[in-house]
Amino acid sequence: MQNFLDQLSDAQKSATLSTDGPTLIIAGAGSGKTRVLTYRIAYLLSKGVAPWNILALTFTNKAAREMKERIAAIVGKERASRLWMGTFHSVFARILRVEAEKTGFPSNFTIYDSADSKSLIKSILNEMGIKEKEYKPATILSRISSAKNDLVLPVAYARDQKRLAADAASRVSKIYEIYSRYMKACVKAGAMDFDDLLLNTNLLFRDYPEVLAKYQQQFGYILVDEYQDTNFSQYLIIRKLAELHHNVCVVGDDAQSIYSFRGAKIENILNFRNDYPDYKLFKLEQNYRSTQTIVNAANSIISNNKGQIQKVVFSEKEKGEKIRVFQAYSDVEEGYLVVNDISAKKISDNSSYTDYAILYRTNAQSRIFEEAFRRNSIPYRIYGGLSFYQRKEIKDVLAYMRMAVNPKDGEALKRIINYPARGIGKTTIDRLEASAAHNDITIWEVLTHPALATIGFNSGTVRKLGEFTRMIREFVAKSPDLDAFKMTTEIVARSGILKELHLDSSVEGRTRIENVDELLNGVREFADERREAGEADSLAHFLEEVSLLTDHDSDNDEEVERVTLMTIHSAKGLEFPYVYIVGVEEGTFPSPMSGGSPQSLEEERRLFYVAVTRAEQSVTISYAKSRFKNGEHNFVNPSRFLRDIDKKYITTVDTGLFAGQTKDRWTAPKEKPRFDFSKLAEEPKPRFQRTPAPKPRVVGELFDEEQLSGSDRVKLGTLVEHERFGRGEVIALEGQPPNVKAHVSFENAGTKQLLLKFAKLKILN
DNA sequence: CAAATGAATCTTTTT
DNA sequence: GATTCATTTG
Repeated sequence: MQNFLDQLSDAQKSATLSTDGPTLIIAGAGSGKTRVLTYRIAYLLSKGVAPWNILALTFTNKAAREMKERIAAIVGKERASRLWMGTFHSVFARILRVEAEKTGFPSNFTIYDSADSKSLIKSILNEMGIKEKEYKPATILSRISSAKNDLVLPVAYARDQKRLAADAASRVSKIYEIYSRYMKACVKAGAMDFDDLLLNTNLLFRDYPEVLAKYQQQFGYILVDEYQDTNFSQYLIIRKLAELHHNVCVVGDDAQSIYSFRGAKIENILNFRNDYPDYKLFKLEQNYRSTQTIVNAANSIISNNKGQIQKVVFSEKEKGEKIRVFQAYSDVEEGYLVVNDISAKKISDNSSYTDYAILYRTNAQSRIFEEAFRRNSIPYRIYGGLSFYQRKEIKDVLAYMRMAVNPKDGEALKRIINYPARGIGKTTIDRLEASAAHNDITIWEVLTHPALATIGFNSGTVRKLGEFTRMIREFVAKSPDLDAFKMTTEIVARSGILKELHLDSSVEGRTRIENVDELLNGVREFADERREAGEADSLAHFLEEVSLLTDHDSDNDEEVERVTLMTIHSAKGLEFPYVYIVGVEEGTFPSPMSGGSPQSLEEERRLFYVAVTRAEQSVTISYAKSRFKNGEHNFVNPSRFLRDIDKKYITTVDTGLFAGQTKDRWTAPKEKPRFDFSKLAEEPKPRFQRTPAPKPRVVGELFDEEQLSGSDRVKLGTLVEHERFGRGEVIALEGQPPNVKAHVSFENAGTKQLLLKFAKLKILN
């Protein structure tokens, strides 16, 4: 048990063994920080520290679980399981449930995800008579979130000149009132959103010093991973908890701070020295993950940023191959280039699909790769985007479960009051909501109020509402006694969800049923495990566990070899032998939404740094010259970040399928056209100059999609000319007047065969 | 009241 | 393209 320390380098070892006092570990990418954290905890345990005296906070459930497993391997499962280890949100949700009576929330409070939050904001806007067009729920939510993360409560918000000025500037000056109503509504519904979990923990510690003291004493050792991504709210929780013992160890890398949109303050890590002047600093600078080329290239990228902690990340691995840069003509071609390259490389390097990851800036980019993989019959797995728990059918079932546990949960109620359809329409719901708002109670309280019938619903509606209420009441009554699985089965059957799902025999309907089955299996597993461990197995406990899970946490089918597709954000902390960074274009990466300020540009650059440093052996970067976005094709330029990489580490691969044939047919004007007032009336100059296309020629055939595979497939026409390759491109049909065009999608580049989505065939003009 | 169709709008990243 | 909103129709 002691010799686990032999597996560490000198730098790692000293960081691991220095357990007492404030410790800052600056850990470069791939420097084995998880390893240090793991061994540090194992070492503490081996010194006799009780596991429940150790608080270890991570950013994802997956990171927590993996670390727990590693520790369990060293010190045994039993002791590892008693560690307080998890995400900020899950750990403090747990504490808030225990201390519920002091918080003004029930211990079975619901956790609202951002969809719930947005929906609640919508009803508040409605109530206030504000149009959604003027106040976009997403914007409001992000402002409220930012206030909460800075611990600015509604009252303080109303006095906060900076925030008010910012709101006034974007013409949303009523935000503080929405914020205030939103908080009240959450209390009424017995629900907290993600930020509330942290905010209420802070309030709890502020208002109940004895509670704070209890946890201060308990957590003799505190460890925080990814410290550069903590926000003020999280920072303050840590500072308070660490006040007594001062044994706080934070690990992070300022170069990988990529969550400022979530309120993360890079200053937290930079200011650690001010909070704990007696701190010890350790730097882990050797990268054990990547080749020298990758590390050096990454360094050359990040050196373009100004504010950062000085450190020299280096690698002693082999030099490795250069970063390859692919240029594709279109986004679709990019998909094929990358997918073809992966399948070729898999054979030449005798590697597994699990060794490959495609990383992109936005989730929307995954689609094109998904299609390319499907058509090449290559297994893949997409993380993020619509996670399992965000699918409609799953959210529906979960809403019933939430109602069974906490019927005051207004968002859950609105979701299911008429699903499956039971004749309760919009008008009825609006009236219920109005009555609830008028009497300052929840919809559930309106429904269960004896005077319900007197509001003026007709007898049919009253009966329907009564049936619904009775059903939920039954669930509520049964839920504490039955285990989660029995309860869920009952809900699915009794609510009519099962029946509703089986009505739809389409492919999508089939998947929905499968998804619900999967959920049921999950609940069964949960209940079984809990029962075996002699722990609580009710629905309330299942929800508690599940409401903070993300897609990353449900990868149960590890046995299948798959290529991984995810955003760069979700790739943080992970590593892959072969990494493809795609869509490296202006307008995509850096994201235009980031506003272009120097700070946000630096953050985008750090994101690029994170992407490159995920790779062990090879990095491939690709960009397309045209991309389909927001319903239209656009010509785009390579990202400025490509110029940030020192040229000696990259090599441009001219591997375009149509190299020399279709490339560079569109060129931007050489000079910026000078603004000429005399030409105001004239047509604006085209932004791109077109080189005449080669003469029309047959490049493919069009088939009805349904019959594509059969021998009797119907030929619909011949594709004679394309303006560009890409999905939804506009083509001319042979034998038709030139203004008759059709949408097609690009099927198989190799044989130049094109698939026409017949259903989508539209004659333009 | 519900389903179906059509038009309009919007698009980062996530616990 | 995808989702949401508004209108029409049964």
